[in-house]
Amino acid sequence: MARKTGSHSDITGPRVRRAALQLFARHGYAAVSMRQIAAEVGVQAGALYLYTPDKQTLLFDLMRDHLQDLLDAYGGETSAQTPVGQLEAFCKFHLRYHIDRPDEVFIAYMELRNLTPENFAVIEKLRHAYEDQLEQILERGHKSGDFRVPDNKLATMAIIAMLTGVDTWYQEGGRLTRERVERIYWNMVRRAVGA
Amino acid sequence: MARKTGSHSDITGPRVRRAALQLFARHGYAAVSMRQIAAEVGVQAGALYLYTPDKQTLLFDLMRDHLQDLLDAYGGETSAQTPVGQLEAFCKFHLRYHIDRPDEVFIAYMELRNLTPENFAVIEKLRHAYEDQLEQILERGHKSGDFRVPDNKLATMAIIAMLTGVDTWYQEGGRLTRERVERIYWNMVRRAVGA
DNA sequence: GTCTATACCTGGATAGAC
DNA sequence: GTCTATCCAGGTATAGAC
Repeated sequence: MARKTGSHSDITGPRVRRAALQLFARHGYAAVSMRQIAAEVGVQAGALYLYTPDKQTLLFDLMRDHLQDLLDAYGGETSAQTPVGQLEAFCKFHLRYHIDRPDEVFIAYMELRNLTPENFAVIEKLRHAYEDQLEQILERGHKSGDFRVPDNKLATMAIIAMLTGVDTWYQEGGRLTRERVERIYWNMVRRAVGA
Repeated sequence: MARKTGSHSDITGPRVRRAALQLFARHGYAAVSMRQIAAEVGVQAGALYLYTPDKQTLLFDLMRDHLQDLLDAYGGETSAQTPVGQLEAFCKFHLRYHIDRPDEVFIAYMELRNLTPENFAVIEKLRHAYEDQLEQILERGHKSGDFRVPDNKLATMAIIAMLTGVDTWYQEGGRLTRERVERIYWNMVRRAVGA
């Protein structure tokens, strides 16, 4: 992407998205004004429209990029052979990824209702693709006899909800280390599926 | 429905709260206008201020009433003697209660950031009081040797997140009956805590 | 108790100077 | 690329007629 000399767009663009991310996560999309975002970046409101056509697209891009990154990151990690190993890898990956990106996770879940129908459809497809990864692990474990779960779809939703909930309470440097958190959650999941 | 003249304050008040509940749940507090609420009720915007001093109080009352009802309803149900029985009762109560009130649950979780600091403190106290009920069950089961959980606080958050997640997917008349949903979740929780 | 009307503010977005 | 100025739609809340 060639730009004119003196252009700051390669710096300001990411800064706009970062400010929007933090403000949306803290106060909610509908409660945040373009003026607030501009103030956070240190530019005037009008300048934001050099980097996004409108506020809705700003939200959509944040959510889409987050979910795409999530899928890409998980895709690059699959190596375990057994269903139990794959489930353990999924759980620990999910926890790590979500602990590291609380703002992105929060927005991707909370702001679904503020998307236009077309944008919503795109995001839901990405979210579903990620959930399918877990469901397929559970199905493989079911067939192999490693897991004892009466309903794979319900278990998928239950496990993801349980793991994602880590963002509601975990604090870096708190009572529990990340490794301990990962191990405790994994043990609960492992037993929950009867492995 | 033809609206007659005369006093309706005893019926309009609840209708205002109900409309606000549904609209807040669907679109979010910040995205809903007093004019929309009024239109849903069938009155003019100005008339809303006969039933609430302002929009913030409307939100706060919805959240406080929901959490207070939750605590009261659970308090009236405790009868099981053993930790396992108490945990089963808690899980099934929680699922039933949350399946029946998806809008209230959604708001009580999603709109925390739109409360004033004073109101937030009140709501957080109520929420914490409910979480403590589960934590105490886990502690009793830990002492009695019925449960094998390495961290009661983490397990409390994990179980509540897992169960509350039912609202993100469950549909009345869908593939699974309520009884089946309750049983499957309960089995996952029971195994997760090593009972 | 509810209406109409309105005060007053802030929102998203654009135009044009520099 | 950013700023200032501005348009106009829509927000919360209030006043006063009925």
